[in-house]
Amino acid sequence: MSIIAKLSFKDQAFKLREQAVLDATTRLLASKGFDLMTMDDVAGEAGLSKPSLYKHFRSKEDLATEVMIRLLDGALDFLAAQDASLGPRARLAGLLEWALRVRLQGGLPFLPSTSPYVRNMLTRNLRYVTRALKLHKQLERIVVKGKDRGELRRDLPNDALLYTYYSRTCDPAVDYLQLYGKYSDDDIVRQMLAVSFAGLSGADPI
Amino acid sequence: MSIIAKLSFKDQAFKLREQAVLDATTRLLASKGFDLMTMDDVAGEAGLSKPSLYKHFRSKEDLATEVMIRLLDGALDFLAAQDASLGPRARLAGLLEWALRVRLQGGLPFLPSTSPYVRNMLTRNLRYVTRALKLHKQLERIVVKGKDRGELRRDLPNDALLYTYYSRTCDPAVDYLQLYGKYSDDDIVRQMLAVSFAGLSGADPI
DNA sequence: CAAAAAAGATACCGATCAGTAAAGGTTCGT
DNA sequence: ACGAACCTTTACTGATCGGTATCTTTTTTG
Repeated sequence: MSIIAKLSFKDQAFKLREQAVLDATTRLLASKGFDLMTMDDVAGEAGLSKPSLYKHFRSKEDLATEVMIRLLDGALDFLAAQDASLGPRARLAGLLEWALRVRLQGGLPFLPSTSPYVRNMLTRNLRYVTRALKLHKQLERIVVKGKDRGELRRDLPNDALLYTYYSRTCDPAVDYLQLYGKYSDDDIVRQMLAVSFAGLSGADPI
Repeated sequence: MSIIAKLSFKDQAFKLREQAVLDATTRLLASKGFDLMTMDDVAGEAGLSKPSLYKHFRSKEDLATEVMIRLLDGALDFLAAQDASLGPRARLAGLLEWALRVRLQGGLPFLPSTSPYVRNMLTRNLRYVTRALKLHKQLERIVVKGKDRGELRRDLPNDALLYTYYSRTCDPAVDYLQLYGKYSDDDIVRQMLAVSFAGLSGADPI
C-alpha cells in the first residue's frame, strides 16, 4: 500500500469520526441547547475522548458553528436539487417540509434565534454568514416570484414573509405536537404546512 | 402609627422591591435567557444585593418561575377584562396583540419552549401549571367556538391550532423584524396578526 | 516482533456562578 | 439618643465546565 493511499485512508477514518461528532452534536444541540451541552456530553455521545475531540474542533463554539454550517449546506443542497419547474409556493413548502422532517428526527433546524449569544457567535463566522446570506438571497427571489404570481400575499413586505418563513422551521408547536398530541410525523408536517401558508383561519390550500 | 400599620408599610416596601426584582428578571430573561442570566445580573439590575435577593426568592429557579407565573396572570387578567361580546377570532387576536406588545417592550412572553430544562422546571411547579392549564382551557373553549362559527379552520385538531397560537406569541420573526427591518411596533403587530390568522399565502382578513 | 504514531484515560487548571456566612452601615421605632 | 431589625458589602464555598498536559494503551507499520 503506497504512502498516499495510507494517508488517504487515515484521512478517511478521521473524516468519519468527524461526521460522528457532528451528528452527536446536532442531537445534543437539539435536545439540550448550546449552553447546557457540555463537551463531555459530545465526547461521550460520539464515542471518543475529550482530548481527541479537540483534535477535530478547537472549541465548543467552533464545533457548534460547524454543525450549523452543515445544516445550511443541507438546505442549500435541497434547494439546488429541487425541481426548478415547481412554483414558488411549492418550492417553499418543499424546503419547509424538509426542515420539519429533519427536526422531527432530532436534527435541530434551524435558527438558534433563541440565544443572543449563539446568534452573535454565528454572525462572527464568515463561512456561516456566507451560506446564510446565499440561502436568504435564493429564498428572497422565490418570495418575490411568489408574490408576482399571487401565490404569496402582496400586502406584507418581503422580509416579514421571509422571517416568518424561517420561524416556521423552528416553530415550537412542532415540539408540542410531537410531545403531547399523538400525531405521526406526516400529520405534524401536514398541519404545520397548512397553518404556515393559510393561517389559523384557514384559506383553502391552492 | 400602630404596629399593624408599621408592619404593613414594611411589607409594602418589601413588595415593591420584589416587583422591581421581577421586572429586572423579566428583562434579563428576555435578553439573555435563563441559562446565561446570573443572579448577580439580577441583583445589579434590580438595585439590591445578592443576599437580599435571596431573602425574596430561595433560588434562581424559583425566581424565574415567579416571573412566568406573573406573566400568565397578566394574560389571564387580560382575558378576563376582555369584552365578552367579541367573537372568538377577535378575542384570540386581542390576546396575541397584548402578548406581542409586551414582548416588543422587552417583556418576554411566553413559552420558554426553547429550553427543555426550563420547561421541566416550570412543569414541576404546581402554581405555574395551574395557571397554564386554566389559560389553556379558556383558549380551548374560544377555539372550539371559533371553529363553530367558521372563524377558525375546521380541518385541523384543536391542539394543533392552540399550539400554533401559543407559538406565535414567542415567534422569533418578531425579533428579526425589530432588529433588522425598521418597522414600528404597530407595523410588526399588524404583520404578525395577519400572518398568524391568514398565513403566508394570505386569505383576506375577515 | 519491535518501534512509532495515534488514541484513550486521568487528572488537572482556571474561570464562572449559585448560594451562604459574617462583617459593617443605615434606618427605623422608642 | 439608643437599640434592634434590616440592608449591604465583601468574601467565601463548592460545583460545574471549557480546555490542556501527561501518561498509558492500543493500533499501525516496517
